Formats: sequence, structure tokens, C-alpha cells
Amino acid sequence: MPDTTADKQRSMLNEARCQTCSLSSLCLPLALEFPDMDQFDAIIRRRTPLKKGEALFLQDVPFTSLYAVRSGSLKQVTTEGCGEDQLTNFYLPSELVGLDGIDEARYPGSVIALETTTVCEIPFDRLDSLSQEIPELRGQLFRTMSKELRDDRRMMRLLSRKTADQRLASFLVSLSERFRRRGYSPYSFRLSMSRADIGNYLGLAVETVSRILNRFQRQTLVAVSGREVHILDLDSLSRVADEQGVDSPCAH
Amino acid sequence: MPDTTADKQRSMLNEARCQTCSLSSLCLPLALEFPDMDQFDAIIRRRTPLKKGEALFLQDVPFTSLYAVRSGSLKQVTTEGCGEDQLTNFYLPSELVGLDGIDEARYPGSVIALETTTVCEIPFDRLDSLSQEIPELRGQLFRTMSKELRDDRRMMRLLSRKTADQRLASFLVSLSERFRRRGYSPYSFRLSMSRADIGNYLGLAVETVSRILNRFQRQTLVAVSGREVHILDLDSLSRVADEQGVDSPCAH
DNA sequence: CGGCTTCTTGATCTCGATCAATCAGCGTGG
DNA sequence: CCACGCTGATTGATCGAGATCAAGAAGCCG
Repeated sequence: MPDTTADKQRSMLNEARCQTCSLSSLCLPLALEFPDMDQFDAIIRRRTPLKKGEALFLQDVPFTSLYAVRSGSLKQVTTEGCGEDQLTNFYLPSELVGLDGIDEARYPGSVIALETTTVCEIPFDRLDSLSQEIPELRGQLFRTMSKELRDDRRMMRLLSRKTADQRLASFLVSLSERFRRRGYSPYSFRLSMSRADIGNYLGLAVETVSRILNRFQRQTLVAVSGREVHILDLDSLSRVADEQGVDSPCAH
Repeated sequence: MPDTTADKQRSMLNEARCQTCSLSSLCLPLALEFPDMDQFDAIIRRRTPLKKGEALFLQDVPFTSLYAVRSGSLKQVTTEGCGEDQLTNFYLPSELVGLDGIDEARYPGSVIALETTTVCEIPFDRLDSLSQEIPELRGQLFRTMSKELRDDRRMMRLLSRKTADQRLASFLVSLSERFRRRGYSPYSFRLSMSRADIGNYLGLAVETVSRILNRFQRQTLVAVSGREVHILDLDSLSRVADEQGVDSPCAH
């Protein structure tokens, strides 16, 4: 028994090294060569895995670190005043959590594990210093934040112009792409979030999410069984995701 | 005549120095002391003023620089596929334009002047190098991007949960705050954007914007005449902006 | 003053929220 | 092993906020 624990410990620490991490081509240190990678690796802190429903941190807690998702997934939830929560983001492996906390020195939302999840903690003051010495790291940090800004703008477009159908389709296509990039099947995956989470994120009622998934299924765009999703016709789904009004056939 | 031009030129260049700029306490170099400020100032490039409707840059053009607004205002518009434009941001003096272009090395939307507008061009490669030498500058850049992320999340909440009334109220309150911070009256200002722009930004039809502004006026929350706005009851307006459902009286 | 665009106002219609039952999954304890 | 209860998901019926359609009114500039 102690043997197993030690093994597990060793394997975890090994996994936890950036050099051997399977996500290194997607993660923050992606632009680093070996000497720099070692330096970066040295500031990373291991965390014990989060169980489903556990919080990585709570809203308004002082900002100290960024977190790179290693496995599993999380959601970011902001509670404003006494109103309902707003789910502002889902995080998948290799993605960087906490960037929106830098400015006010506290996290603007709670981040909750949707399943068993492991993360790498990156103390921000150390990262900032290191980004002074390693221009590639600094550049990667700027690019990561910039990309998140771009994604946010896309989300605003989704929320302000798209129909419920287009939102669901966009959501599925986006998940599919993100899984593909991470080496998983873009056609078959398991949703780690509930229908309520999806609805909250997309600005739709749970019932609407359910109904539309059902319709997509009848249209043989997808096969959905509980949280298991099979995408049957990614092209059509993509077309639904950003189709225009029926009478604007785009350029011809 | 040449004398006047020379005067104007000199005065513009003088104005254009960060050290003497009235926005220095809000703008990017806000954390810098004098020797560093000079270095920063040295990489800034002057631009001739943009006329109303002129583009600072167009969508998909290669990213080279950030721009700090000196006077006037701009809107950022993204055209996706063949669909309608999405207005994703308004920029006021001291705000930084172009941060979402870093990642893909091109600007993800066109930025258009809403009135006569002057900006400071900040070549990004120079800024990046300088941010290596000046930690305060780097920190300010991180904070600025982080703040924009937070603002985006707030906007998502607005778009996915708020009613048309709440959106308009939030918009007016937010403008009021931004003007106050810049030393202008938070109660009286001129909208530089059209109703159509406001509607596009808030995810509402022009007609709805018009109707609700009218209703706010009947409720003596504001007095609106064309683009001239007087806020008569900022408290009530703020309350409208983030009131909950009628039957959740918040904490008591 | 006429020809624009922008803004306002009114009438109607529609998408998706809301309300209201089920239904399915699933861990818990008898 | 199965009844029980709980949470999450589905399905149906109704309703309403805001979009859309359709005129006008008011600026604005040559």
C-alpha cells in the first residue's frame, strides 16, 4: 500500500513536469526551449486533484496565481449583487484560469471543478519576474490574454445576435474543435457540464437547451444520450452555427 | 498663417508628450516615474487627427500597434462572414485600442472614429521590449488587459441576463462613470454614437433604444434631446441597471 | 428648400422564457 | 435487492418582451 502511494506520488510528479507533459504544445510554456522551460517548471506548484463540485478558488478571494488545467474541466461563475449567477467560461486542459483577476487583485468569479480535475498553480509574481527574463514567455502570456479577449468578443456576438439554435450549434462546434486540438475525438465526447450550466453560459433556459438538442438529434446532426455526445454531421452543424438570415445567401 | 500652423504644430507636439498630457493619470504610463516616462514617451508616434467616420485601422489588417485615445471616441466593429456587423466596444480618451489583435497578428475588427479623434500610436514590438526593462510598464499592460477581460465578462452578463431597460440604464451609468473619471460632468454629456450603434452594442433594435430612452425621460430619470443627455437621477438609474426580479428584494 | 440619414412612434408577430408536470438516473439506507 | 427521495432532464402549454414591419418626423448639409 505505501508502495502504491509512493508510485502514484512519483508518477504524479513526473507527469507534472512541463518537459514530459502531453499538453506542453498547447500550454503557456509552449514557446520555451529547454533551459527556459526548466526555469518555468521550477515555479509551478502541484495541487492535489479537485473533486467534482470543489472550488479552485472562490469569488473575491485575493488573486495570487494563475492555474493551467492539466486534466478535467472547470466552470467560472460570477455572482453579482444578489442576482443569479452568470457562468462566464468553461476551462479545458491546457487553458489558463485567473487572468481576469490580475487587475483588481482578486478573482472576479469562483472557479469550480466539473469533474475530477488537476491543475498546475503558477504564482503570478514569479511568472511576472520570469517573463522579464524570458521574452518568449512574456509574448505567450500577452498572446494568451489577447486570445481570450478575442474569444470574449465572439461570445458577445453570440449572445447578442444569434438564435438559440445557432448558440447551441456554436457551442458544440467549439467544444468539438477544442477536443480535436487536444488530441481527443472531435466527434464523440462527454459533456462535463449540466444542461443548466450550458443554458446559463449561452443565455438560454434549460428547457430550451433540452428541446434544441432533441431537435438536432431528430435532424440527425448529433446523437445525444445524457451527457454523451456524438456529432454526426459537423459540416451542417457548423453551417447552422453561423448561418445568416434565410434571405442573405452570403457571397455567391 | 504659417505662424499659426507652426504654433499649432508646436502645441500639438507639446500636448502629445506624456509628461504634460492631462490623461497621464489614466493612461498606460500611469505607473511610470520620470526617467521611465521619457523612454515610454520616445516610442509613441503622433498621428494626424481622424475625422468622423474615418477608420483607425480596418479588420484583418496586420497588427502592429496599440493606440491610446487622446481625444474623441471610437467604435470597434467586427464583421463575421457575410452577416451583420457586431459592435464590440466604444473607446474613450485614455483607453487602449487593439489589445485583441496581438494573438493572431491582425486586428479582429475595424476601429472607426465617432467624431474628430486623436490617438497616440504605440508600436507593439517597441512596447514589448520596453516592458522588459520597466516592470511597472509590464504590470500596467497586464492590468489593462485583465481589466478588459473583466469588463467583457460584465458585458456577457448584460447580454445574457439583463432586460432592455437594464441594458440601457447600465450603458448610461457606465458612460457617466467613465466621463466622471476623465474629469467631465457625469450628469451632462453628448453621445458620440448613433442610436443604431447603441442598439448594436447592447443587442437591441434601434426602435427599442429609442422607446426606452423616451420612457426613462417620462420617468424623469434622464432628459434626452437628440444626442445630448442629462442624467437627472443617477441613483434610480443605477438601481434600474442592476435590479433583480421584482420578488427578490436582495439582502435586507 | 429639397434630399439625405437618423430618430421616433405605432401595430403586429415570434422566439424563447416561464410555468407545470412527468420522467430518468442514481446514490442511500432499510 | 428494491423502495425511496433527490437532482437533473425532458416535454407540453401559455405568455410576454422585444423584434420586425411600416409610416412619419426631425435633423443635417449641400
